[in-house]
Amino acid sequence: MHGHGAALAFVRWSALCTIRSEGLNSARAIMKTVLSAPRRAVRGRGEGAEARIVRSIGEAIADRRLPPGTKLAEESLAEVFGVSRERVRKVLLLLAQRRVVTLIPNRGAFVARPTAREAREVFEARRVIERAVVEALDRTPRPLPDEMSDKLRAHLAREEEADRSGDRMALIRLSGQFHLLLADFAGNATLAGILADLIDRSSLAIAAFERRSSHSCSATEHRRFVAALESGPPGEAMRLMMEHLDEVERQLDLDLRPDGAVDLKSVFAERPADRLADPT
Amino acid sequence: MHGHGAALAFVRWSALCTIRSEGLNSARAIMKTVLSAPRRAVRGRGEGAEARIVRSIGEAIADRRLPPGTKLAEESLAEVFGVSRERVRKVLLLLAQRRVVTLIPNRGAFVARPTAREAREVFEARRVIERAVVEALDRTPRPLPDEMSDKLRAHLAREEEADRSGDRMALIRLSGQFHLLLADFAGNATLAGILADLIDRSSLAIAAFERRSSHSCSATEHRRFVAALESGPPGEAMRLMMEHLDEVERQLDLDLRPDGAVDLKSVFAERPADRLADPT
DNA sequence: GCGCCTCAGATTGTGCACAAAATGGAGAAG
DNA sequence: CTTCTCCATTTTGTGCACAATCTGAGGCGC
Repeated sequence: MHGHGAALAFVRWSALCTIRSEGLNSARAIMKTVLSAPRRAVRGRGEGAEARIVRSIGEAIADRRLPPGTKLAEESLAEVFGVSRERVRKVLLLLAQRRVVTLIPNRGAFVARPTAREAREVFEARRVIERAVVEALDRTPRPLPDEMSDKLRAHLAREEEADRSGDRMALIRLSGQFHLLLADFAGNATLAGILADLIDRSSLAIAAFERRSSHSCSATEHRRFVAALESGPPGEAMRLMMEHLDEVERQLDLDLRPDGAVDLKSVFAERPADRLADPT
Repeated sequence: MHGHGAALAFVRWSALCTIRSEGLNSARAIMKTVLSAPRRAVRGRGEGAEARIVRSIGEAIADRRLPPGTKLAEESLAEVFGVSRERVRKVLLLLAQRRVVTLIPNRGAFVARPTAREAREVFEARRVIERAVVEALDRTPRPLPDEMSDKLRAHLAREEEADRSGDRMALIRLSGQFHLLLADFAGNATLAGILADLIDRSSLAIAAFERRSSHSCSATEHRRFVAALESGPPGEAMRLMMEHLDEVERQLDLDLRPDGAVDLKSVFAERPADRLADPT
């Protein structure tokens, strides 16, 4: 969640922190702004503080350090990040807007607990967008540009390193970053931004519905995909990507309710057999 | 913008205003909540005030009553809507997150002024998502369910009524609502929510880049699409939808800068000929 | 014992006041 | 006449205090 590389994460923040130098209409003001650039060295304050906190909380949620349903108390967060409570409040509002956090009036903020339906919808939406991404990538002439190829290889290397060293959190983060990297290559920042949100929500869905057992290796599937993209037959990369997304979704147990949200009524619903066995 | 029908607009708000009755764990509290339901009769206050203001401003932007670049002063808005400045502040933050409004630190909020690139990206993203929507619709067995068919016809009637009576603002709003209605039928609320945002941003792009002349009738194209969906050959509906989106985008002049953002340097850049003519 | 009510403590929500910064105009220098 | 500087005003940003609400425990009546 966030933290899919600083450059990529920035995409989402440009909406909030748009600073147009064209907006400052006097040379004096520009000078002032430029000169005061290195101000705000104090951690926990300044312009970028909110972005930092959003990223921080986002990563914690994606890494499962903050599982779905966790209460996010304003005072605690304010203390942890060394900022005022209002700032935390603003951050929580932003995270809620992105459906990573659920705000309940007068009760506070909680790490979102997606429903099974929502989880399915998020994966469906990802398939829709990533299909377009791969189509765009497939249209670029082979061999792929060096920059693209290099970045992909470098990324795969990092994924495999994380896999070997058993760093599960890093692997999760890198896995999301891989898909975002592809979207970035496709050249549509708007679509990439939308996908970034969906990837965050996928992480949440996985956290909520992951099966205790199985976990196939994303790194392997990613490597196969890159190989197909670079020199596979037409359509092969697309097939692999769609299979990959299906595979990730298939590893979820979407019939099980997320933790703690079991519906007591349905669990203890009287079945016909119960009625017959009733001693009255 | 918003106001694509109350039911549809609600989709986006559920993120912020999620109230789970399951969260209230005592019968007493539930009673209290239920009994105090009709409280807050005062306009401009209460739980839904922010949703109302967001919708209101959103509609104004989509209807072009607030053209791109318009300053949205906090105090003025607070006065207009009869709420405190902080509430307006929160609303502006939400609109900024959706890229309908641009926040410039220490300068305030402005109706967003999309770049040509962003406009192109938004339309591309719409094509990606709406392609998936139409694919889903195309998979439903013909004839279409009565409910769907009825709603589509009713909507077309309203569009044509607006067209006949020359109510341009209503036509714009209905046009966006049509696409949202289709997304709704496709059954993926997540995708529909994303599309809702993209439609809002399309309105903004149109406001910024619309050519003075031409304006083909969306109502006609929508009617043709519905006809193809109901009883056209396979793929015909998809073709019409893609053409429709292309047509809307083609009516924009994406080579022209949006109002007031002309780059003086490039306008008055000295060309080689100027240098030769220089009297020095 | 069970359920309900009440009340203290903790947490969230909101208005207000003040600080920080930009705007626009008047005035002086070139 | 233009351009730079300074200052008053307006507008935005932020912390703080208090109000509203929820939580959980204890006491009371049934």
